[in-house]
Amino acid sequence: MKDGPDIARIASLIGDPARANMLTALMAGKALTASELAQEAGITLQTASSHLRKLELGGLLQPLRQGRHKYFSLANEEVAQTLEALMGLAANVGLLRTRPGPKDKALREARVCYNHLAGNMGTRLFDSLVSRGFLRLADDEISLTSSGAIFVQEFGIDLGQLRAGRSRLCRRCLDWSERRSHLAGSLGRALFTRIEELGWAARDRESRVVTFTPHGRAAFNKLLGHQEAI
Amino acid sequence: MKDGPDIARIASLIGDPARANMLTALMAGKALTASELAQEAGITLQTASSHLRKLELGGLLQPLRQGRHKYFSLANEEVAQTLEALMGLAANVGLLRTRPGPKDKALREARVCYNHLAGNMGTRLFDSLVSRGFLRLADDEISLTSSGAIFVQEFGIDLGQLRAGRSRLCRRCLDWSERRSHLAGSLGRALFTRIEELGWAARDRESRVVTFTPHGRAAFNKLLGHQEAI
DNA sequence: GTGATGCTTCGATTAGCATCGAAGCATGAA
DNA sequence: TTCATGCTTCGATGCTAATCGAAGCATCAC
Repeated sequence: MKDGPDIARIASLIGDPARANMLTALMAGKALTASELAQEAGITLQTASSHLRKLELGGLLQPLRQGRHKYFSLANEEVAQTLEALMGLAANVGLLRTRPGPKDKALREARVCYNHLAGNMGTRLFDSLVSRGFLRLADDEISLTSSGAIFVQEFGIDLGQLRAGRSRLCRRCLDWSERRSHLAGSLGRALFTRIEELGWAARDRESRVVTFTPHGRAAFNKLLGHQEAI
Repeated sequence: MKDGPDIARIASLIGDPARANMLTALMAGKALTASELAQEAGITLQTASSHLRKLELGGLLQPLRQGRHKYFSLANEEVAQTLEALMGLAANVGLLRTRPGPKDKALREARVCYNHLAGNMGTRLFDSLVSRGFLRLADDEISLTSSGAIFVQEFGIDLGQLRAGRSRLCRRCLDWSERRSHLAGSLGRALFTRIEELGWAARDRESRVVTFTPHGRAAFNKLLGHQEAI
């Protein structure tokens, strides 16, 4: 009864609506200031400050002071993955906060998840990389094969720089809407950044929705090696 | 801000200490009655009843009436996996409920996780099955290869019966102490049941700890194809 | 039937915590 | 320096929810 980690503490941290809203907002991957998070959660700055303090002490957020601003982001990918798992459960029970509307459909199609691509487009990307032998799966470790390295560099990604960073290159992240994996890790982030650079897709300003241009969608499909019928 | 699933509702369900204790107790995989869960959580039966109602409505528990008893178990494996993810986060931040003692060490070595084997022994089993080509990993789908099927049946498992059941044969489950996958799904449960049948290991009565006999440990290692030095 | 056991419902109490106004304290701009 | 902006701390308020006693309602044993 009293062995094992104390899940109640962190679950109750996530369990407050205001804090949950902040965390959800941070799932987009951008660091946000205390004021922005307060607005996101619909509370005053004082209240937000108190919440942020708790989240920080609980190890869920990583703060960064810059002048008189204080930026917050999720502490690490494990936090993001746990939040996705909770979203999966919530979606399962039908606890969607809004009626499934156009926004919801767009979210399921493509969204940003801690700076990498999620939703249908995300899992399709992952599947394609695996089936073409660019990613190898062994236990939880995902690794980039040599042919995968070539593919990625031809797509315009500086692999050396990624490998020099201290965060893991490849990770899997369970997608709550698709219920399968998509690619996370620094490579996942780099791929999505490159897709943005190429102008194939753009993030919505106020949500996690990612919108592909018609051309971008076609190019993306071609990249995956699919015959395309728009 | 208000798109996506409502994680606050379920997180707050898990976030109450009494409910978290009940859920943790149910991670052992056995169905428990309301009274047993009340005792597990250290609260009266009335209070427990109210909590259990909420967990049931929230889709986290699956009730089963039997006469004047009401048995509860976790609703599905997704719930168990989310709880493991939360345990991982909690352990990360150092939120262990007790000082790491002998019990904790035993938990990390081998424990039961929703009726399958977890901890160091669990991940070693998984690794061995994968590296010997008995399990194939493709995206999130894990499948048993034909050589794997032979291996499993030689171990004394009725594969036909498992396949007839409606729950998935193979699943991965992220281990909070090892931070890697072990095998879940009906096959994972069957393997552990068989290990119990053979007398290789036994569950602790009051915790999730699994204790291997010296002979059982040796046999287990031999099963994994390891040279054994006790 | 009677009594015992297991669970649920009701009602009252209590404690914890989210909330915000007001004041304090930095940082940056003029 | 003076003022504005962004965040934190303090204190008071109010609401929510956990808790348990007591009563109610099934089920089982006899």
